[in-house]
Amino acid sequence: MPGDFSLRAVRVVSTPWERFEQFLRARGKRITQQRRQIVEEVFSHHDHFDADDLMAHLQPQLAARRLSRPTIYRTLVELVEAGLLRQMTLGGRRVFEHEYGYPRHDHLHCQVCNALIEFHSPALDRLCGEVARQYDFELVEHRLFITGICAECRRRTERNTGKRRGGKATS
Amino acid sequence: MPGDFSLRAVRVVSTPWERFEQFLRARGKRITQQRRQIVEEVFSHHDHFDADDLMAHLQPQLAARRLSRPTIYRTLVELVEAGLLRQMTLGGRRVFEHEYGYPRHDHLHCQVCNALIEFHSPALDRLCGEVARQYDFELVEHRLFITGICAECRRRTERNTGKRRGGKATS
DNA sequence: GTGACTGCAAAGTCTTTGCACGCGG
DNA sequence: CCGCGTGCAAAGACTTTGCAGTCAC
Repeated sequence: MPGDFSLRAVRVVSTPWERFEQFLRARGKRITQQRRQIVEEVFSHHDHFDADDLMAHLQPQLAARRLSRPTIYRTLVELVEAGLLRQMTLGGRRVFEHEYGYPRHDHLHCQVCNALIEFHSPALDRLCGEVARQYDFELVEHRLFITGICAECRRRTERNTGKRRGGKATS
Repeated sequence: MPGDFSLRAVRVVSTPWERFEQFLRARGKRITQQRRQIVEEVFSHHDHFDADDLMAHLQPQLAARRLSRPTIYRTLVELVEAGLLRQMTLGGRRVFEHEYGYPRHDHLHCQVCNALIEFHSPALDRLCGEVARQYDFELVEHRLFITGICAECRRRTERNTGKRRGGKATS
């Protein structure tokens, strides 16, 4: 269901991997199998993830020693530098999300199920611009997190409190 | 001169330590010298800090073994639970700020000098409420970080780069 | 007195680094 | 072939935990 809340992808001319190749070449870095595997995995689906999630998905390659933890960390740093990924911290965890091919957005964060719902607000952009101007501040970017409880979790909670724990209403 | 940007303190009936004492008693916890020392230090000035900053300030007590690292970490957790401190992550660092005795606010974060400038925007509060309503989301709190370059750092940069875009340095 | 709290040391967790080999260009 | 990139192991930064003595109540 989380997919339901995702914003529409933006039209881009190159695939993430092509874009990363450009970045690597421009920096005199090399095109390697490891970097390719990581990028393909990262952009195979739109989701927020941390280094551990990624390693779980790349388990076969890790087991086969075609890839290693340090390489994954090193490549994540490069992907952020290349502007393909965006980094944030959520509840102490370092979390990544797609930046390339996706519109700028902010997040609603459900503190119960930990879901991240993306939204975009032009009014917020304007507001940030005004605040920056007011403080003579050169705005580079903004990040807004609205923390709370999503509709689904609230319904689940209401059911449970309504019935005063009348059984384990598992989902 | 970060103090110039601080918001005015809010009138409160109890001191932070009194408030913490209430919290401890309510939880059947004990009033100890260590907890008191930490709270007094934390609220002796309004600033954003991390565990290391705090330990630096409490160095004498640490050296005298009247206090230890684990106790500081444990107490910080309690201060957050008690609602006296608020926790956030800034550039991978876990940072704390006063919540008790201070108005709700958001932050401008200078990526050059790392300063945090506090501001409050009723319009932002309204906007968050609207977004939450739109997504059928129960809002608990919001956090906005505007990242960029503060006026002072911008002036410094302009000077160093040989005053590109002629000195506008107004204030 | 009793049990919560503390200091100490040690273990975690997550991430980065040093190094020698291997592979891309 | 040069040297960047990689896997490995190990070190790092930061934080938490187990335990026995100590202190608040």
